[in-house]
Amino acid sequence: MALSRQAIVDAGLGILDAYGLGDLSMRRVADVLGVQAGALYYHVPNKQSLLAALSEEVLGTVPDPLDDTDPAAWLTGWAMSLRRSLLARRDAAELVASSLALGLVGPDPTEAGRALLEREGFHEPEATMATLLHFVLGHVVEEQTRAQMHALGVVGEFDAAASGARFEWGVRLIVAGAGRLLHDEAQRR
Amino acid sequence: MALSRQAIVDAGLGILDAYGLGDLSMRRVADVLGVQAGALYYHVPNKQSLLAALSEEVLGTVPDPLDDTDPAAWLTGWAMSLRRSLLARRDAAELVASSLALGLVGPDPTEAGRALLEREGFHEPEATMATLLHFVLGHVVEEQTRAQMHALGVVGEFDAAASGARFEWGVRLIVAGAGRLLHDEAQRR
DNA sequence: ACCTGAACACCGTTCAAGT
DNA sequence: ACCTGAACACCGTTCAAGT
Repeated sequence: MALSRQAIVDAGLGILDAYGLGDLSMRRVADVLGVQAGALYYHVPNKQSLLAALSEEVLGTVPDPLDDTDPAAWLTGWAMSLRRSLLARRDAAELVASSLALGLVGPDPTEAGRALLEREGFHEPEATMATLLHFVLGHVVEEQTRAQMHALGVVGEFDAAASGARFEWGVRLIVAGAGRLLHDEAQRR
Repeated sequence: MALSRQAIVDAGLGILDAYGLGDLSMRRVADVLGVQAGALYYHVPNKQSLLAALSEEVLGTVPDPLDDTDPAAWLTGWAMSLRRSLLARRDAAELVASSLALGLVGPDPTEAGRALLEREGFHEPEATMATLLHFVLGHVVEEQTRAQMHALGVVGEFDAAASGARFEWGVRLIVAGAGRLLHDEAQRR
């Protein structure tokens, strides 16, 4: 089988699931594909761009919420879907967070939400979505790190249900804040 | 001068400021101190714990807000102070974010805020502070990454003032949300 | 107790040379 | 065009041996 960008991405996803982000090296990807490490650079410019491609693969699985009428419900659903997609893949939150910070991910995951908030007359749709995104990523990074340490027996305490409850609280806080700032402004007119 | 834990931490801070987190290696720290890399392991168990110590150094510079009466003002002031301390040191947000996620930082930076919210009768003080902390860290990680890329001429656009405005919006959002959830509950009684 | 020297098992990336 | 082989310049960590 000939080497290709997609084959490299698939091998990367396999290593990510099986061994985690810390063990995802270019040499290991090459080994899986039965090829020398240098060969990868014919199809991918560097490791960062491979990681960005893996991030896009993860973000591609986030469905748009069905509810198109209530912005609060839409935002809540989006945050939950994003979390679910991140939790589905080992170390996905850390992977996506760093790729996004470097600005290497093509599609903007907050695009649909921003468009919705704009349509509905909310203020600062970009800053609002950025706030929600930072919270989701930060929360799930911590969640996946702690869960993994617990699995390795390093640290005892990890309550998945409590973690989920704290996630929902954070989303409620941000969504309520967006609604309140909208409401304050409406009163002023 | 004899090697010591503090000397190692200080050398680490120096490298961080001068070259960034990516160039902060145990070997480089050893070089600065005129010592072999292996010698460090007599004073520090591993690199992660050194990074945690550096994080504590950064977090130690965050002052508690003066305003003890208005919780909203306190939270806002705390978030601003934390951001300022992170921006003062190269790559500090990324450093602190990863150390905190690994649970290696001794003192909990959200402690004072949690105690305040508890005293004032807010709900879920822990989840509320975690939300604010995740936002601040996520925002400043992105801010420092983008500013550095801009300094290197990699990417053109970085507007520090706009970034600060978006930060303040995020803080307002979360603080307003905390107030709203408190208010809703008060009405129910 | 504290440090050196040297090793072990890795990295990302480049590049002449082959096909 | 695509890949190998080999190198370059690094990593974190361990550990016998010296003082």
